[in-house]
Amino acid sequence: MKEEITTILKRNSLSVTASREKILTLFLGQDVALSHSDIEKKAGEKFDRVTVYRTLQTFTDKGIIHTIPTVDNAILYALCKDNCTQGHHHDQHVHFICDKCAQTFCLDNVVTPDVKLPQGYTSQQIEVVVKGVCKACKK
Amino acid sequence: MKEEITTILKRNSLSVTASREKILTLFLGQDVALSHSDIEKKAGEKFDRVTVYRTLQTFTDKGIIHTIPTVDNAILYALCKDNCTQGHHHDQHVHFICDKCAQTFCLDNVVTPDVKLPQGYTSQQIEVVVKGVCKACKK
DNA sequence: AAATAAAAGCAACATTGTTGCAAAATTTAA
DNA sequence: TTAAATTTTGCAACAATGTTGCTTTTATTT
Ligand SMILES: [Mn+2]
Ligand SMILES: [Mn+2]
Ligand SMILES: [Zn+2]
Ligand SMILES: [Zn+2]
Repeated sequence: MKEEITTILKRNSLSVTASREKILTLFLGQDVALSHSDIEKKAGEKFDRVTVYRTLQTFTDKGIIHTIPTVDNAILYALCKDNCTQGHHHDQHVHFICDKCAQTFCLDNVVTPDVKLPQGYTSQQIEVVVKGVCKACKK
Repeated sequence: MKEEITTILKRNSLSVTASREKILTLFLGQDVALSHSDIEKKAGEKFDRVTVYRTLQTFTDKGIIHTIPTVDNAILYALCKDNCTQGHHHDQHVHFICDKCAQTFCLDNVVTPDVKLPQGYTSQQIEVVVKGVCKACKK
């Protein structure tokens, strides 16, 4: 895993630092989206809050992670699984928020549906967030 | 308009106060979504910030307005046009954010598309936010 | 008009996010 | 391998946003 992380960072011409390794480990270790405060907690007191902000910004810029909109004013971040690059994300997948466990998942295989807009509107990007009960919680 | 506002408030068993009238006026006066800070600015220095927070919360609870998720950590609020009620919103419409004018619109006539989820997931609510160029900006 | 109920304002505080700059760590070049 | 150059980090100070308890004011009911 350590190797994978180095590869990702190098590929994006980022220096390999402790905080970047740690934060990337968190994302690779599970498949749910994380908020800034999740990361701040899980990364422990090892890193400054500012560093976390800057790291998430850098990763987003580089296309290593992407953001997920929520109604409750908390940006979520998740790993990009497609080959997103600097300034060019193409995660056209649906996101799912579970009402029971409150976790957010990338449904990488569920492609964003098309939307028929009224005359005059041009679509550039479509975000779809579904709320409901996830697979694990349904049982 | 003043009359309409009173009707709305009474219907929701809310007392008619200056701040509620003012904030509701802002929503009725145009068809774009407003952020908390938009409202704070437009409502002027007349009201305390806390009052604005509480009013938006109350209106949302009652189903007078609804929230719109955005990727940049700024909740937007817009009038409910359906007959939403306490604890029961049903604004199943698409939202549109214009990249040029940065305004957000409710596309009340564009119904949220269905999404086919993987086995085991249950959908309860679907949020669709489209980014692009709006009618006015296209010209 | 008085009593009751509800909302507003204020203060104090918590959380979240931003910026400039010096110190530390990483990368590059010698 | 070491020194220089570059990048990143941590710190401090600050700004913006959001929350809570309590008192005063305003609106509604009797
Ligand atoms: Mn995703
Ligand atoms: Mn809407
Ligand atoms: Zn769940
Ligand atoms: Zn526009």
